[in-house]
Amino acid sequence: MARVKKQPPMSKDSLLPMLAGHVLAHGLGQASLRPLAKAAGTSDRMLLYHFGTKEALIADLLAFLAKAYAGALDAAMGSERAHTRAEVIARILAQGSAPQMQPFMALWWEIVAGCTRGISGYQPAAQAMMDELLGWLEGQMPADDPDPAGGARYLLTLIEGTMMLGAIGHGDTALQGLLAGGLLPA
Amino acid sequence: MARVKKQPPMSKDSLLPMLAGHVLAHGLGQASLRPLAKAAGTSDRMLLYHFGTKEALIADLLAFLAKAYAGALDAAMGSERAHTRAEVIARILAQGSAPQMQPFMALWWEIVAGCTRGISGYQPAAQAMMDELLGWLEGQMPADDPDPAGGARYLLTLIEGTMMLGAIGHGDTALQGLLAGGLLPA
DNA sequence: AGAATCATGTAGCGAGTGCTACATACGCTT
DNA sequence: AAGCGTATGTAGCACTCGCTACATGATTCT
Repeated sequence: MARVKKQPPMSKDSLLPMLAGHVLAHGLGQASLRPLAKAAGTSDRMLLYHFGTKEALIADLLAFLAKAYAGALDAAMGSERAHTRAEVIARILAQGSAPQMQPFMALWWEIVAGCTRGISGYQPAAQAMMDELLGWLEGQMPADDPDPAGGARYLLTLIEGTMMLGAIGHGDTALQGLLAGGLLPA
Repeated sequence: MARVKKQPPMSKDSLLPMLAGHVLAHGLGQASLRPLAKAAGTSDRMLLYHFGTKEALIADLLAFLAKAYAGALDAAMGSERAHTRAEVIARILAQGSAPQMQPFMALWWEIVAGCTRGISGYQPAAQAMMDELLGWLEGQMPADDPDPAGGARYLLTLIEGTMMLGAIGHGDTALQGLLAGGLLPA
């Protein structure tokens, strides 16, 4: 008779990638146990068995996503430095508006919203992602930049403002602002 | 005998302020009909009677909040112009981080997140609020500014980036960036 | 072999969700 | 007075939510 296929026991580590995929596709707010379980090929019962609580699951998931984001940044990171601050901005905006980053951006704003509501686990994840991005930015600053650390923070602020304005359909406004600030080629 | 107090019939206009109060206090994501109704002194039944659908209620509510935000801006708007761009930023950051604006900021990021998820009614409200803020900024630009329109957009981008970084607990990073950009007094 | 632990399935609970059906007051027009 | 449209109360439906109780294979330890 046909033996039942013996699958290796699932674990947090094996579940998190699939959970992350579902959350990236469908959003954090609508993530409830049963759909998450279905996406991971299990039951809500098992998710709670492994993570203990939905809250803990989300916290673990956000931490995982932060690491995944860091990995994505590493992969997209060009090794050679830019020559001007405008070039740095152009690179990161191009990367941030790439189609494959879109789900990540959609998730990002939900994380920010969660931070302001004080939901546990959101702020550490958000800070980790921002630290990663800031680190990348510092590495990308032109070699002759007079103030790489401060400049990276300045650019980060502009970039995040641009992203937000883009998210609400005010992208043009941000680009005009960058232009007026001398950070885009006319 | 005691006559029953005859209250005037409720309407969208009389309900929206109370609904807005509840949403500002408790967030948009957790806003379900029964708590909303309780906050407005009615029943879920009546909310649906007046708004037709929860989705329509939220859309109306966001439009109302956009108008309320415009009113708050008008009220907080100093009539005299600033003298430098740094002064403009300082003013708006001071106003944006005031305690009474905090619930509004928390709501704001939920709205942004809703925009990226394409939920109907969010984007128009967000754009209306941003238009309002941009208009205020333009009016605040120094009289001798070489490019008030572009400058206002530049400052808006920086301000929103600063707000976002502040929301996730990276406020210092943004301030260092503004400093490096010459937009804060050293 | 027997016992204990791990991993998983089935079933359900109590609460909350948006929404609806039905009944019924009230005020207005005729 | 009769009828009618507006406004409101009560009750409920079908569903989803996070979570739990209970049972049972599978694995590992003694």
